[in-house]
Amino acid sequence: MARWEPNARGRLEQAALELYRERGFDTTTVKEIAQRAGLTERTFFRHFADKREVLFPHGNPLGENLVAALGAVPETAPPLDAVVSALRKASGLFEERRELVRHRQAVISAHAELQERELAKLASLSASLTEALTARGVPRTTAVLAAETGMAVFKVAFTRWLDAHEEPGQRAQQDRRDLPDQRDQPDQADQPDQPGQRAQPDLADLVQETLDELKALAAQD
Amino acid sequence: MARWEPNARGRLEQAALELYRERGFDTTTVKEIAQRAGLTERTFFRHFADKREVLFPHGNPLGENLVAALGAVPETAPPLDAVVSALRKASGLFEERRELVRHRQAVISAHAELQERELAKLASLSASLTEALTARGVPRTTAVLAAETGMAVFKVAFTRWLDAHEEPGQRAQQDRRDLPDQRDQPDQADQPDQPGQRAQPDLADLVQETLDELKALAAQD
DNA sequence: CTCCTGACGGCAGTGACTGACATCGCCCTC
DNA sequence: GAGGGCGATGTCAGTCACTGCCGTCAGGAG
Repeated sequence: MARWEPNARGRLEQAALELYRERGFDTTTVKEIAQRAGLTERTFFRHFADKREVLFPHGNPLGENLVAALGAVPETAPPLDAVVSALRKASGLFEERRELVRHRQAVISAHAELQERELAKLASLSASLTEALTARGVPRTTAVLAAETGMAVFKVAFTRWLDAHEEPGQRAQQDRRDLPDQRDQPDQADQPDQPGQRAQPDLADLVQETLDELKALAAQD
Repeated sequence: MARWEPNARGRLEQAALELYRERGFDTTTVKEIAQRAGLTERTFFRHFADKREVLFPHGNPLGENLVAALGAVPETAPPLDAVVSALRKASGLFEERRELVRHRQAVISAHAELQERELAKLASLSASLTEALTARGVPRTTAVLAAETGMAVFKVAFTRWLDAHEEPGQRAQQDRRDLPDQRDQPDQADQPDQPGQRAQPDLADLVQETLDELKALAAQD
């Protein structure tokens, strides 16, 4: 018989997300998280650098996925398009665990300290993309701009995606000004879950739409 | 006679920057900062929310400056150009205190926790710009993209500016891949401080150059 | 069987940050 | 000009994030 239950890390992650949702990030202590996971505080800090890190995936899987996806894009593609293409491919990681992502994001957007960490993670992604682009021969400044711009596009698309998949009870007072007319794109296969309700788009589609808006913006003069 | 020396906040800021430079961010305690400023630890935390905040200007002066500068840009200007124009005007805030900015930035770029805070500040700037743009009638998504893209441009330009004004002793092993040919723009009034040394460009000029690169990038397909 | 390693517990310590209360020059009012 | 409120600071105690060090013990290698 094993001396300890397996998957200590996963138990800590789950306990943390639960507690952060139940009682808020700052009012739950690491000790409580560890106890719910059947472990000690000391062990928590062996698995995670700090109290925030437990909310973020380990080992930068998204970054690796992005770099891999970028490798599959033809070298002839313009940098920004290549980045967005990689972003679209990687968006499956979000679609798969939609509920988990939504819960996680709800906690993060409720606490400034967590938003800081999130921004750092996104910056790290941007850096990964920049490296991958320079490895393709893209000049450094161009690579930085393409990566940063791509991330900006993704942020906007991700926000829209979350909005579109909100809890039904919470979607009333939402600020809709950031969803301009996009009725001129009836090409996506809408499959409304419930009649009379707004379509729930793919993240990948939203990324593409947002990129198109950006291009129009940049060409505007 | 006053009961306390004036400008406690300023003394704390200076003491903190000095100590962070002398001994590093994580090895200096708040108590030490307060002592050097002739105050107590408790007073430090009355002026600053935490140990990092002491490095960042109070009250978002840059944000207000940007919003004001944006107000002076004609409403007819395209959003991204308006943002970049505001950025260029606000860049005087950096030129004025070049040394302070460089010292501050050197400390920040040496510690991940400080970089997180910096990213949060930049995100706040981006949000201010977004608000100002929507107040001008720009659709929200467009505003977000223009603001984020503008900030990306500024980040790149700022990095270049810092590189160009580095300490002479430190500029040897620098990575120069991010400085592609820009010799085709001899229109700025170069005033080399020392003959034989590389020209030291204005931040505003670098912002403009970087924007031009971005536009070329976005138009690339 | 023995040794070693890996994953955890226990414990003490440091330092960031907070809440409650005291102090005392300054300024306003009567 | 005496009294009182205000504002900036000091003092003290306390919580909690995070770390270093050492002990424990199952399982695998030899």
